[in-house]
Amino acid sequence: MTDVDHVAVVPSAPYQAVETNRERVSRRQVDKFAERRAQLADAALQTLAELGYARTSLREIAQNTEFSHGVLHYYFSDKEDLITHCVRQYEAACVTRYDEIVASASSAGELKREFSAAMAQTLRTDAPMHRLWYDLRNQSLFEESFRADVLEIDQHREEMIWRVISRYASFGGFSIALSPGAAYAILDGLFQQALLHHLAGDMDAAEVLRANVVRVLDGLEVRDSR
Amino acid sequence: MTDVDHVAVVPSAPYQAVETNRERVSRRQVDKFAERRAQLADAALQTLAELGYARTSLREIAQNTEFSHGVLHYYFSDKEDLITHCVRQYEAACVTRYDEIVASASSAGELKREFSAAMAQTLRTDAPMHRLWYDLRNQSLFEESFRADVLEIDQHREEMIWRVISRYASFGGFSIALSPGAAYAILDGLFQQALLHHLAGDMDAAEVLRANVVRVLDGLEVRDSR
DNA sequence: ACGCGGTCTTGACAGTCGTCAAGACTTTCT
DNA sequence: AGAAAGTCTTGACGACTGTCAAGACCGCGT
Repeated sequence: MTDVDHVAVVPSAPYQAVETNRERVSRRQVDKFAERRAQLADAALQTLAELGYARTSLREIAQNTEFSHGVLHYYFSDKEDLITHCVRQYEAACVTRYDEIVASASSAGELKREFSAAMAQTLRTDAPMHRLWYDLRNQSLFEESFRADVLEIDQHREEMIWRVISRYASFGGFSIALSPGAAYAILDGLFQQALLHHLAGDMDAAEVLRANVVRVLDGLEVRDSR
Repeated sequence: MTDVDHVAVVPSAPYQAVETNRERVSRRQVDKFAERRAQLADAALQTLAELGYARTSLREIAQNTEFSHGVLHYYFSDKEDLITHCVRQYEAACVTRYDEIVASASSAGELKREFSAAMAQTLRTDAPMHRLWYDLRNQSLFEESFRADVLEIDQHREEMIWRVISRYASFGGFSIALSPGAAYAILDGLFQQALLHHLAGDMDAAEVLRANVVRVLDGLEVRDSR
């Protein structure tokens, strides 16, 4: 799969996949190729997180690297190809964020405390990257190109949240009245609002977020006593 | 105030506010001016809702009118000025959307039913305009220019939601455990998720949204029985 | 009927964008 | 060492953007 991408991107090296002699060599080259791709995609991610989708140009991205702007078309066929790659790279760093908390917590109260604190901490330290995520998700409301990737990442985020919530419920010995989708949408709404206020200079936004998450989790807990 | 704007925008007509003789005349002209401004801003809103902020140009907006692209700089000093005016115009149509339901409902159950149904209906009929709202709100995460207006509109939306929620609580005879901000963020998160799925072709998105809103309102109701 | 001021069109400007071809440089293989 | 393949730079292209000046058009008041 990586071979196919490589060949498709570099028409000056149209070697066939049937080559068995220099297999080791091309493998190494593919690794180098993929490595630089990731490096450039990372620089693109930083630029996008700083300027937003609407204002990020390929030249601007290249200025955040040690290379010139032309190199981007050597490693990516297209601007859309680059951004798609960025989105996928973002997912990897994002979608297992709270899993260690789930693994290490030993009670409902501890999970609630640590999860809400972790969300607040994420807001404080990763606000630019998350505003980019919301920006790209919004782009997918207008153009179809990113939509499949966005939906897939959103699904993974939902599952991540559900791992937290269902673990929390099993600790507390109750079931959840909300669907995984609804639980994710609620927490995501809280985070997005906190992000807006945080970036607008509200210093209390993270703490308010933490308190709201705790209150929502408390609300889930009560639901089962009907 | 409108006079000041008019003069600021049209340097070829720098008449003073001290004019008392043709007061009636200039008043009429100001009305015409404001009327056309609103008409152009409306066309801009339609274009923005269709293409999104990143892809909307002044020439594209003008093509949705009977005029040429130059007229936009006659009525608006600047692209930012135009979009700011669009945002304000959007607010007027949006921020009192559910107030008549609040006024006409006569029980908690009726309010819950009608409000959730109205949100689902909004999703079905006004999806493009709402994706624009989310787009512009996201832009304000990157550039400061719209931020004040966005925060103001968000505040008004929060108050609108709170009018629904507090009315619902007073009908049911209980208090609400969530702050107005949290309640708004939760419902907004649900709507945004539904919007994404709706625009991605999920025909059930509106119905799922309705059910989720009902479930959230039910959750609020239970909270007070602790 | 004439002139004037508000309204609108036209065409151009400087800048930026994504894209790509041509070639220079670097690394690797024989 | 020489050749070949991979990597990167440079500079240009056409298209598109926001902006604005010059002037045409039109309706109104006198």
